[in-house]
Amino acid sequence: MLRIMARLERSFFLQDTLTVARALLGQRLVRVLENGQRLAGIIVETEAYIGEEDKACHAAHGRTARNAVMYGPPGHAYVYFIYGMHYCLNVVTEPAGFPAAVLIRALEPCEGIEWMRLHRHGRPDSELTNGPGRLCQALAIGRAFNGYDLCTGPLLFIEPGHTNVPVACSQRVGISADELAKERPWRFFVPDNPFVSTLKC
DNA sequence: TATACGATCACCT
DNA sequence: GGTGATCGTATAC
Repeated sequence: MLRIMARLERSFFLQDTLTVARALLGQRLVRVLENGQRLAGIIVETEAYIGEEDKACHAAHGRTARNAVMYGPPGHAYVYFIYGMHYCLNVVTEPAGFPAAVLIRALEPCEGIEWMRLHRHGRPDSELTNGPGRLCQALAIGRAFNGYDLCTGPLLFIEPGHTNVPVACSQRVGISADELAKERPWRFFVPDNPFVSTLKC
């Protein structure tokens, strides 16, 4: 008998972005390959990007074709291409019209690890998914998933996982332009988890 | 049309 | 710890 797995629904992503960024820690990100193979990992690191006032947010200069998904309804994937070679996966939050999203920065691999090794070309297991570009490569997430609905789509979604995981926060990684944006403690991670992208706090 | 740069990674010393 | 790769996007001309 076919078992329908539970997944996080739209009301979860509709919440305040900082709440979602914290609550995503411990949840299970699932990618189903076109051949039916499940790849999954526990989310251990996130960052919040909130509105046009946040100078580090892609919406800081208003709506464009690139960031339009962030202005749409919650629960959709915002996938962008960066540095000429990497993709990054975000989850859109808050009501449609307000641009905000949570960047998924690191996972602890738990299903389909052999496929992740293939996608990551034999990198050590400790480096399969500890970074936003790396996890997209490990899970074969590219621009085709920009705008994908995580609440209804069969290929990418988030299942309820652990609750009450320990949470630490710090400044966001890779922010250079704006001092105020740089200072905001909007990065969340599971302390002491070996799959967090960087030890920097 | 031209140019500068980025929510990164891998590889070097 | 330092740096080159590599290209879509935004912005300026």
